[in-house]
Amino acid sequence: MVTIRDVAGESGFSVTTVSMVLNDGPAAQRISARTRTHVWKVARKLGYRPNLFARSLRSRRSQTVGVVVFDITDPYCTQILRGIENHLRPSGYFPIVTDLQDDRSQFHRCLDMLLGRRVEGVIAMANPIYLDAQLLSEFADRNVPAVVIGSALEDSPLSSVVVDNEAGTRLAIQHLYELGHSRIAFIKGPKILVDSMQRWRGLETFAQDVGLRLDPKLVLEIKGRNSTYAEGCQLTQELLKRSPDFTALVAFDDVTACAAIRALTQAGRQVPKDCSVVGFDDV
Amino acid sequence: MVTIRDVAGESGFSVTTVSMVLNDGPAAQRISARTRTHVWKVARKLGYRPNLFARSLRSRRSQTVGVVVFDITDPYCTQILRGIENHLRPSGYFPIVTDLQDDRSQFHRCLDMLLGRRVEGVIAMANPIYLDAQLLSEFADRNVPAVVIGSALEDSPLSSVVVDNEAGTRLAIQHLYELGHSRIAFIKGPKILVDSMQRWRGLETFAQDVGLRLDPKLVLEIKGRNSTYAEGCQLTQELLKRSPDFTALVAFDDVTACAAIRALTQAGRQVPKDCSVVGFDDV
DNA sequence: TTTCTCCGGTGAAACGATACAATACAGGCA
DNA sequence: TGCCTGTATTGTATCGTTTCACCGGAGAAA
Repeated sequence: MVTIRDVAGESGFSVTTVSMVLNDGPAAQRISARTRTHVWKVARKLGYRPNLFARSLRSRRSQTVGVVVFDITDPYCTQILRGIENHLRPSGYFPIVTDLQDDRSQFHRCLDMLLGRRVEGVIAMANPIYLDAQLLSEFADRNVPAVVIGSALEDSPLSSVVVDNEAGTRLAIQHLYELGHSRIAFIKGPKILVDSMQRWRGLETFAQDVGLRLDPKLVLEIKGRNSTYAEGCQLTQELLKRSPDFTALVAFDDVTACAAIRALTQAGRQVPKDCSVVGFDDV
Repeated sequence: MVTIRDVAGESGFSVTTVSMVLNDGPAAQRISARTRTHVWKVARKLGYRPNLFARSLRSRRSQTVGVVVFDITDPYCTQILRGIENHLRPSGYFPIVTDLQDDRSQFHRCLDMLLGRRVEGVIAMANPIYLDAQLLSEFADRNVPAVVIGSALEDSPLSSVVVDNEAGTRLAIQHLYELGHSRIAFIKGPKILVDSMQRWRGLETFAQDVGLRLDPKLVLEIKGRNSTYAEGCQLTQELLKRSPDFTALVAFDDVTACAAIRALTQAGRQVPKDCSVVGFDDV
């Protein structure tokens, strides 16, 4: 491997000069243009690549950000991953990705990885089931900023980026209301998810605000820990059985909404002609 | 950050001893058990994490493998990625992932990244449209083994892992043949893909071997560069128009197969009752 | 002439680990 | 006592960079 020393020797300038030139930072301005082009030419000729280990070791900047995803095979994660990478690139940073593989017990290992690689920041993408605020605080202790995407951690000073669930469902029901729907069915999310509660609150408060009555017969709830296509179908069928006169349905999320559309179609209803359906998640 | 020096100072042993103990390799066996447990205790107490930059710089081993994916948001890539990570872990290696973002011009940048990070090997996941054998050979020049997943590069000594297209389609048509089908329709892949040709050859040679006649009227080809759902539908409709008596259909890939199922269903045929459909890709 | 101030560039000390050769020491043996 | 051997441990050079203080010389100001 060709080192900066080789470039220095071959070009006739000192290691320091070569370093300044090749880093192309403000310091490079102190070097004459002639020297700069010459050094670049030699570096290119020799095929020089800076050794990032040496660089990071000395400069104490790793130029990397750690990203923890809960499941790399989940398109939700990879979409965000791409966004992260694209935002990082212009400033020369690079994401180091670790995958929880949908297994909470891996969290420690993942963070260890990132700690050893001296990441300058951490983005954790996970629902609270996977996160461990105490482990994350290890980063804070070392002055490494950490941020959570997806859900706010309770009892933690960590910043997080979350969906405004309440505003989202408010928009949904408002839209249906303005279209003239009054018999609206609902499939609430699993009780254990904070999102379920928040999304439901948006619906409820809007209904109150405009004086819309929510018929309890038209409200069902997902029993499992997660929304599933199967349960979405089943709950929709149950709604049709209970009170088939609804003209719109608000589902907890898009998986459930897709399932609902299927169940409605199978029951002979056309969507959206006979029944409007709204989901949540932008899938 | 606490360094190995701190652990050495606190424990009363030398840096070398601490290093040997903490690496827990064969060299650690030369250290007495008492010393070992003591060093470990101190390291744990101080919260010591080895600096991977320093380690890699000195040992000239990065313990990483570079992975180039053509599109991180593609489930195909992430599934393989997970497999790679799981195979790497037991030996202490870690994948450094770079994303081509479906854009060939990024290839150079991605490889640069990996070169600078001194990966000990490279796995490139991409179709030949994205790969540049010459760029990849830069790794070979530096004694970094490189492997391609997905398609063999022509004129390149690089090893690759590929699907046995011919055997695959052979299996498909054989299955249909043994079920008694004789009027079988085909949708061939785009001409520009090597896979298309190979998959077609598997079908053709099997037909020849058993004396099955392939009616040219029942063979259509995808015109675009890639298979698309839309074109799959359209070609299936065309087949139905040309000669509606076929009882089975072999599609180039699963996207096309899904589209075919849709088109057949819309045309009033039941799958697989009225018409069997085979795809390719295990989607 | 002397002193200052830039300009363009240099030398050597880190950074935190590993590798390698070297050493201290206890015990065995003559 | 002196020598040898093997075990447990250590000192120091080194990996390839960046950082920081410094330096020679040319021109300007005193």
